[in-house]
Amino acid sequence: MDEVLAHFSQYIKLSPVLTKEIIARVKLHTFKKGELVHDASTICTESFFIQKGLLRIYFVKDGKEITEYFGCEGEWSNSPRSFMQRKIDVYYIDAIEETKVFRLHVDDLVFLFNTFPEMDRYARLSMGTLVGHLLERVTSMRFASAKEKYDHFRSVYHDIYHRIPLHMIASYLGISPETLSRIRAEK
Amino acid sequence: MDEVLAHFSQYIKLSPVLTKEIIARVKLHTFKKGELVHDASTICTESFFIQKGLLRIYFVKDGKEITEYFGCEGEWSNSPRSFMQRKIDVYYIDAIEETKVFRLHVDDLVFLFNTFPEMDRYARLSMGTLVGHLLERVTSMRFASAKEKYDHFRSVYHDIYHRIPLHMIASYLGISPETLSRIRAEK
DNA sequence: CGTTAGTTTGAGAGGACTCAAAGTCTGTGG
DNA sequence: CCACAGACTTTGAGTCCTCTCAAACTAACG
Repeated sequence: MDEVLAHFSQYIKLSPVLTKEIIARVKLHTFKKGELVHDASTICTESFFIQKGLLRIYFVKDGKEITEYFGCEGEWSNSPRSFMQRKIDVYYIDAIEETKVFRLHVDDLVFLFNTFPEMDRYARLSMGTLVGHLLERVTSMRFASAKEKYDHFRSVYHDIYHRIPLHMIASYLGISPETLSRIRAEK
Repeated sequence: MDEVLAHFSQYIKLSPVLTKEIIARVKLHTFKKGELVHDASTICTESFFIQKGLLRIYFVKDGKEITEYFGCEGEWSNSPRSFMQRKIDVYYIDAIEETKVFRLHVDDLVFLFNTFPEMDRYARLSMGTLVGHLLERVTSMRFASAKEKYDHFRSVYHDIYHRIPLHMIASYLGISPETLSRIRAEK
């Protein structure tokens, strides 16, 4: 449970009451490698904080699985629009490797938001870092060659990129698996 | 001043005190067409809420101006990392056309955050929509052809795209101005 | 140990880029 | 009010990167 609390502590000071409520509402769970964590045909009512492992958030386009992003240790993963707005969205989530998560139901999160004003501050600050990542990703997508995109990816995910299958990285970067294979070959 | 208050009201209920404090801290200003709103060599200490007009947030790469995003009516514009973290960043801002803005100093914003807990909620909710836009942009950048990018751009910015010079749109989409010109020609 | 998913390698096609030059628009000064 | 300079857009030609299609190879899992 320490990891979740440490995560919140990065942004706000956790009062004993809030700490207790978080602990009471967050549940440990383990997904096996390849197991489906969230099905796009349902509303995503839970958010998953990854304690150990890797998740993949992806959608299907023209019969192919396109990775939207990778869920890493120490971060929350969910189907964003589905989770926030309680509606169906296109994203599936599965486990790239065996993954231990803390799951938090959206109702519990809403309770925390409504009961503890400091939770809004937590959300504001943590979303700030997320926005930063997204801005950087947009920039790196626009003018970079396939090789530059891959180099950028390795620098951002340098401690986990070797645990991710090639074709998932390729679709994340928006390049074909063949091209990525060739880029890797010439080094 | 109505536009700013209406903007906040989209997300939170404005108490009379908060309303008064916002009004007291926000200042109207007009930028002429082409005028520099923010210089990348300085720290961005103000955020600009656009009442009427259009801003361009851009950076310079290899001697070329690359548009990062367009500031539209009813939205805040600033150099995000510079404004949030009070450090130098690469972005310039200028006015695409004559633009009326409400300017808010970062110190005043911090005061509002520290004094009114509901401001954290406002930030959380408004950043949620921003994250949604960014996610959609990342998706549309990855697999779209130049034409598809432009079509997507027109659908998102359909009420303002005709007010923006071609070369700014091209750099925003990450395509060359020549290519964009050819896309427009064949219709 | 076989079947299937994933990766590599090859060949050919096409979209978008760059460089270059001509054409058009805009606003400023005579 | 017109003329001209500079900025922006259009058009053309040639090149290259990345894609697609195909087939061989390799790894993983039951």
